[in-house]
Formats: sequence, structure tokens, C-alpha cells
Amino acid sequence: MTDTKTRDYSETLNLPTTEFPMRAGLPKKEPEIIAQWQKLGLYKKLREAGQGRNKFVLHDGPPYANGNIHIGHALNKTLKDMVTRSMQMTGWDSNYVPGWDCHGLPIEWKIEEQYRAKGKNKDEVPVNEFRQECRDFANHWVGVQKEEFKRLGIEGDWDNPYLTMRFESEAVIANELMKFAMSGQLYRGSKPVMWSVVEKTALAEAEIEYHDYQSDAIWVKFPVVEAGSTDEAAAEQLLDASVVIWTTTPWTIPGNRAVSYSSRIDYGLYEVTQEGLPEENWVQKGDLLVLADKLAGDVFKNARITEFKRVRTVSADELGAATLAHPYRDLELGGYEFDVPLLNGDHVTDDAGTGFVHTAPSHGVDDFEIWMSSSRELEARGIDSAIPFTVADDGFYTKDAPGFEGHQVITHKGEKGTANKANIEKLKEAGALIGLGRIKHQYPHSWRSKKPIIFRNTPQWFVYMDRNIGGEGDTLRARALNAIDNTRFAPASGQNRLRSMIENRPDWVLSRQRAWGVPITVFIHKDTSEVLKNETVNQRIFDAFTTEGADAWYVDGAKERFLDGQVNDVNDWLMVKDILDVWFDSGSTHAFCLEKREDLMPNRQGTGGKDYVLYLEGSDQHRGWFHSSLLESCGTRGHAPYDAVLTHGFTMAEDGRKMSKSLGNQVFPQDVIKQYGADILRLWVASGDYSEDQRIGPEILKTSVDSYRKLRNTLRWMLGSLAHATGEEVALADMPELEQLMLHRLAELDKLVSEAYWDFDYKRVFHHLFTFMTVDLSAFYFDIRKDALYCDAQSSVRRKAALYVIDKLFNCLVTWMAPMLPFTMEESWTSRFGEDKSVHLEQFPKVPREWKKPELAEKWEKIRTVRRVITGALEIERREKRIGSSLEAHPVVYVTDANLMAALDGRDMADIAITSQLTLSADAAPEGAFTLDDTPGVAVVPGLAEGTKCARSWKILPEVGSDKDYPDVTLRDAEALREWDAAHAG
RNA sequence: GGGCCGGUAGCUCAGGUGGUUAGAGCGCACGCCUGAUAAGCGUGAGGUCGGAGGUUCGAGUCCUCCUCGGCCCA
Repeated sequence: MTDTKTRDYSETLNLPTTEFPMRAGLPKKEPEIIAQWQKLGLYKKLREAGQGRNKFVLHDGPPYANGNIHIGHALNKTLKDMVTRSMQMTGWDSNYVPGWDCHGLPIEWKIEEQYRAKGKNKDEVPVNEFRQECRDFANHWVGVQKEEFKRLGIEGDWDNPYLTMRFESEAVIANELMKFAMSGQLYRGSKPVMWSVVEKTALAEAEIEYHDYQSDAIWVKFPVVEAGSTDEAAAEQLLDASVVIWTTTPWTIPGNRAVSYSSRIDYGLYEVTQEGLPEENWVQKGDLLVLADKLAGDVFKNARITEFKRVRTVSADELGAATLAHPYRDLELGGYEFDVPLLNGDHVTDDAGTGFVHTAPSHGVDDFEIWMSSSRELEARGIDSAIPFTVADDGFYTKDAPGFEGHQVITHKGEKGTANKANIEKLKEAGALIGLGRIKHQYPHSWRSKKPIIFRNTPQWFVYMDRNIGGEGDTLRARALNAIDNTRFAPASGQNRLRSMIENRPDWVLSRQRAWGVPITVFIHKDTSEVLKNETVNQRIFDAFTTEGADAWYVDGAKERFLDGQVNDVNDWLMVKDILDVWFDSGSTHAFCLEKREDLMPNRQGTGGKDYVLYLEGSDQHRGWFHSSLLESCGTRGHAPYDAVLTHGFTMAEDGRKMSKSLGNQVFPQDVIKQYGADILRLWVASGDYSEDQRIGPEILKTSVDSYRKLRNTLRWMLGSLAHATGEEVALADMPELEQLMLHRLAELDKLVSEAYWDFDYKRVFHHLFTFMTVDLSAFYFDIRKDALYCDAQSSVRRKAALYVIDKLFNCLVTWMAPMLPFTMEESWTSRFGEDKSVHLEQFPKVPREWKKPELAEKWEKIRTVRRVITGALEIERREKRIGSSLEAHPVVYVTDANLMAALDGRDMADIAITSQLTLSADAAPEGAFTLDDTPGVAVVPGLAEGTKCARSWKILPEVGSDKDYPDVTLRDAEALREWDAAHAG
């Protein structure tokens, strides 16, 4: 110890040391961690660990197997992963089995597209060959998406996912359908459905998009042929008049069976008074028209009539009693001689048109409903309530539209056919047309072909919403509504949303006229249309599907195979060739996934058990999967398939608008992963409010990156410090208050974290933990304790206590954050405990009750208040260049608030303020002392620390130089060196 | 067009039952440190709480209307 000045003390310090890199390199590191998990057999180990626990089943809503994943998928799967990981870590057996939706139109469409490119015709390809191509296509994308999901760090049974197209699945789906058939809930009906002529299929509402479309608008006269008024003169007058309708679908005129009006609208009888109208004008002087008062002016203007008068009011009663003729009645086309009644309907408004709505029950939902609900009245009036089939599946008129054979509404290319034109001509010929125009409006289009659809009456398979299943009042609707009441919704508004949909929805249409799906495995009698109900047949179908898939339905001889010996004459029965709506497939996932896997099969809380089933999807699924699953399960099992429904919003671009290719504001998960890593994307998910729409973009991701860096560095420092930990226990009572305070904070966070995880409120977890790490740890606790950790002697209790606490902090924080940032937390964990360990096999730590010390926290809140005044005062000194490091200062702190002073009593305030020296005084502060407005009773007079700077701890103390062995350090450092030197002697 | 949800600092979020000068973290600016160093610490500037009315002694919080965005329908 002769030349102390040259000694490098840093080797005698316990500086942080760790292999855990400051820069994460996530894009490269994460795949290595995935490989590590693979090697460890993490999924299997998780299942073993979960044995015997209650099950928390997050049942995966299957994404559709076409195309790469987008940001919405990433959000969805990440949230699911946070759910399963956090539930597994809070004592549940949380097994995640991913699934895919494989059947359906979009895939079929892709294959057809490929056919068209090759000049191949789908109708010439054997159906099972076509189905195989669809199957291959779906398989390809399942593989692609699987890898993309795994790359996001989603933990689950990737080796055994469920697919709606697996043979076992197809068998169960058909079986579920047959349950509906057997219980009498399935019926064959006829309804106007949205029909795509291009794809020759009925479409569900979810398959419809609205786009601008130019339609032909026509104003048409329906002559009054019967007037039921009690006033004879008035009736006589009305018989000379016509009711005028307006429609944007002239092609539906042959299907017209009624005209609707509303009793809430005022109508008048109008007479054209204009002289000298050219002969070819469609309206002539003396014409009598019935119109809504509000719209009469517009109608005449359109008909180029400037002079007209309102003759009188026409009452709703008068309208209801009147009968009209079809405009084609006198054309002798054959088939238009029927009476056209006037029906009172709520769907009629006087916002546009004429106040009368042309009603073709085979071409519109409102039309259909008013027609059907009026059937009794129609009968009484001697009107046939049968609904005609006027348009065939190829868009051509049928014989039910006499005079229009050969005309097509929409061509197979999705363009307008000649139907409108033909009708307009016929209307002119009949003298019924009084106006013509074009209108651009939102019109339904097919989501695949983007071509306009039509409403068309077709035979379809339905499930009753309102027919009794068991006893009186036990309808599917009632069951579903009851099930909704017994389900937990987050956010709660989802409950109302789903309920109002169930309350209002019509019967469930199950049939699709397509090839790629599970067939409606039903036989109907060729004469009576009766549905065959035969358990043996059903079992044969189920068995065949289980081993061969649903293709078995399409093999030659299938009918005989299934019916043989079970019916008198096989030829009396027809095989239904429609397929099931894919919503029925995915609505059955609970049947072929949850109930068919022993490791999932839940004994649910909702049905008396202890397991819990959660469905988690985007809010659009209120009308999708939540909805179809509920109906399917209620129809076959009487209750919902889930205990809770959790929904997330949609992901918008940075400006809050929808992402779109044309705006160039799209964010792709693949890009984020490549540039920053999956944990950055997951941090974005964890920090935002997913219950509403979220935003993502370059600036927002930068925020995530910054947060990540801060978080990672804080963990890194802990790991570095813990390199010196020996695992020695320190009793709570032996710890300095500062350590006890940190444990108290952990106890507080423990409560918050477990509550927030149960609420699926990840942003609450993240923000609290992040703020804790930043404010309480990095800027406060760690900053203060660096001195003790680095410089104290090995034997120092203060140092040991700090290490003990950091160990607890590390364990808590890393496990708490593991569900959110699985890669980084795993990296931290294995960096400490070795690669044969995994944080994901841990449980959230049990935090001892004794750690909670609210009085202590209250006291330290005061201490920190005083500390803020001190740091504020030092900042002035720094600005004035009187000090640099706070260790150069010796503030005198005047505390006249006795309450505050009491809190400071016994604390080493120099340590806490990170100054070399500090003097506390209860005296009044001298003039000019530093104060903060919001902290009365505290004033600080800064000063310089007196003495010599310690060469080891850099503190400035008068005592430096007083140790004879180590004259250039403080006494504390001298002790530490003595210990160190002794330990390293020889 | 209808139903529902939402709009708090540049970004992400807090702000029970209405009550003093609206908070936090990040980012930004400036400074300090150089033994967490492409790190750490401190200080500071940023908000007419989407807009307009209304109820109230008092509204980010309640009511109405408008506007923008989203989901679902038509």
C-alpha cells in the first residue's frame, strides 16, 4: 500500500456484470429462443405442470386459412397468448389449441380462379377432385400461418391444431347438423336470399359488401281497380286514379304482388292540370295520381309536369281497402291478372320515392316479411299468397315471369342484363311508366367477386329461431338469450350487442349452393319433402365421414350406401347437395375440438364444474363466431359453449383511420418482427387499450421501442447486480426501511397484477410495472443503492439486504411480464438460471403478507417529497456550475413541518439524496433558501461538501485520510478494502 | 340512413358516485454524470380534456345537438 494513488479500485467494487446484452437483437434472438423452447419441450412440460389443475380454456376462434397473417391476426393471437400464459401462471391448466377455418367460398373462389386462368371449367371436374384442391390450398396456408403465429411467440399445441376440414371435424359437424334435423329444428323453406349470380350461390350477410352502384330508377302507375270507400263519389274518383311507386330495381316488377304504404304518411290525390303536353309525354292532362304529399312535387318535377293540383286527401283507411292491378295486366302476357293489394308497412317512409313501396315478396326481405305477415288478410281477400320464383339461379327469368323469358337480370360476369330494359319497354307499352332516371347509391355486392347481388327467392335450409324444441317457450331464441345472461362479457357492452342481434335475427339459413364444405347430410322424400330421421343412417354417415371425410357424400353410390335397408325404396329419397354455411362449421368447434380432446374437455363453471371457457375475438364476431357458436350450442346442448366472451377492437393506422393499400398506411406484422422483433409488437399490444380500436404506425412503434429499451436496461442492471448475489436470506426486520419499502411496493403490485390479469387488462399491468421500474427502481431505489451495492463490504447487511430485494424484484417482474414479453423475459430468466429453465414454467410468486407496510409507504412518501426539494436545489447549483455530481454537495435542509421532520428522523438523508453530506435542521430557513411551492415547510440551502474525494466511492468526506492503511478512501471503503484484500491475499 | 363504441399533452395511458391551479410514463429541449455508458440522473416546455349549447354555486366527469373515427347493420 505504498502508492495508493495508482491503485485501481474498480476491481474491488461489486460492479454489475452480466452477459445479458444491452442491445437485444430480437429479430435474431427470438428464433433462437423458440428453438430453445422446442428443445426443452416447453408445451409438453406446461401440460404436465397443469395436470390436476382446473382448466382455463381459451378456445381459439379459427382464422381463415388463406393468405398471410395481418396485424389483426397478430393482435388477436398475442392477446390470446397473454391470456393463456397468465392463466397458466396463476394456477390454471391453460391449454391453447389453435385452429383453422378451412371450408368456404373464398378458398373455393381461389381454386376457381386458378381454373379460369388455365381455361378449365369447374363443372367438368369431379367434385371430389375439386374439393381435394381446396383442401390442399387450405393446408398450404395453415402451414404458412402456423409458422407466422409461432414466430410471434404464441405457445400452444401447434403439432395438433384443430382444422374444420379434418375428417373427424367434418364428421362431427355433419353430426351436429343431424342433431338439428332430428330435433325438428331444421326445415326446408323458401326465402329471398342475397344471391350472387356470378358465383351462383346464396350469400350470408357477412359475405356482402356495399359499394356505389348505378341503378335504373322508375316511377310506375298501378291503376286502382277496386275502391272500398264508403263515400261512393270518392270511390268512383279513386277508380280513375293510379297509385305511383318508385323503384330502383325494374326487373322485380314481374314479381310484384303488392304495394306497401304507411299509415304514418299523409297522402293526397293529385290531378295533372297542365295544358299542351306533347302527345308522347308519359303523363297527360287529367291524370289522377295518388302520392305522398311530401313527395308529390318531386314526382311531378321528374315527370316534367309543372302544373298540377291536389284534389283531396286520401286516407290510410281508403288505401287499405283499395285494390290495384298489376301494370302488366292488360298486356295479355298471361299471369298478371291477379289483384295487387295495398299493405300497411312500417318500412315505408316518405324520405324518397313516392310514399308507396313496390312489393315483390321474392325479391326483398321487407317485401317478404310484409307479404307473409299479411297472408291471413290476403286469403280473406281471395288473393293467392304463394310466392313466385321469378328469377333462376343463373339470373334468367323463369316461366313465373311470363313475357320476359330469355332476359337476364345480372349476367354471369356480374354485369347488368337486359331485364331492366325489357321491363321498362313493357311498362311504356302498358302506359304505366311515368318517370325514368338513374341513381347512384350503395348497393350490396359479393365480397368475393365484388359484383352486385340480387334478392332472389330460393329453397334453403333453415333453423327455426322461434319453434319450441323441448317444452312450451323453449325456443332457440329463448335459449340463446338466457345463455347470454349467464355469460361474462368484457367489455360489458358486448352483452347488449349480442343480445340485440339474437333478439332481432331471423331464422338461421344454413345452406350454401357450393362445393367446398360439409354437406347438409339430409335425405328428403321426393314427393313430400319430408326429412328422413333415421339414427342408423346418421351413424353410417358419421362413421364414413370419420374415416373418409365429407367427400364420402359425393362418391357415386353414396345414397345407396347410407340408405340401404333403412328405407323401402331408395329412389323415393333425394340427397341434399347443398353445403353448410361455414359459420356452422366454426359454430361447431366446441363440439369437435373442446369436447373431443381429453386435455380440453371442460367441466365448466357455467354448467356446474370448475373449469372456465373463454372465447376471445374481434368485436365483429358478435355477429360471427360468438353468435354461431351460441346458436349451435344452444340448439344442441341448451347452453352457451363459453363462460366468458372477451372482445378486442380493430387496429387502425397511425392517423386513426382504417389501413389501406391505397393510403399506404399499412403496418405488417412480418415487417415489425423483421425490423424490431416480436416482443416489440407484443409490447405494443400490452401497452394499448385493445378493448377499443388501437393505432399502430412508425411513431407509435418507436414509443414501444423506447419503452422496451428502458425496460431491458433496468433488467440488465438487476442481472448485473445479482451476479454478486449469494442467495443469502435477510430477515425482514434486519432490512433497512428502503428495502422494506420496495417489498411493500411488490406486495401492492402483486395485488394489482393479479387483479388486472384476471380482468385481462394488460395495459394496466404493463403501465404500472413500467412506471414502477422507471420511477421507483431506476430513478430512485437503484440510484440510491448503487453506492451500497458497489462499495459496501461483502459482509455489509445493507448490501445483502439490497441483493435479496433485487432478487425478489427480479423474480416478480420477470414472471409478471412473461405473458406479455415471453422472449425477453425468457432471455432474462435463462441468463440468470440457465437454459434448461424457463420462466414460463414458473408461477407468479407468492408475495408474503408481511411485506405490506402501508404506514412505511406513507412515511417514505414524505421522505421523497423532501428529496424532491433537495434535488431541486441541487439543480440550481448545477446550473450555476457550482457542482456537477450531487456527491459534491452538502445541502442543509430546514424542515419546519414537524410531521415531515418526524419522517426523516433516523434516515440517512445524504444517502437518499445521493449527496456526500447533508445536514438536517428544524430551524427556520434563512432568507433565500430554495423552496418548492407545493412543499411548504421545507427549505434547502445548498453548499459544497467539505473534505477529500474518496478515490473509491467518490464521496467527499472529511474522514478521508484518517485510515492509516487506506488514506485515500472513506472509512466505509477502508473497511471494504480490508475485507477484500484479506479475501484476495495470496 | 339506423344501432352501438370511442375522441384527455407529440405517443401510450390515469382521471369511483360532478368539487381546489387536469395527472403519469415515454418522447422532446436543456443540464449533469462517465463504475447500468449507443446507458444512468435531474430540470423544463407541452393540454381551450373533439366542437357548440344546456343543467348546476361548480363539468374532462351529467343532458342535447354537431363533428370526426371505428364496428355492425340497411
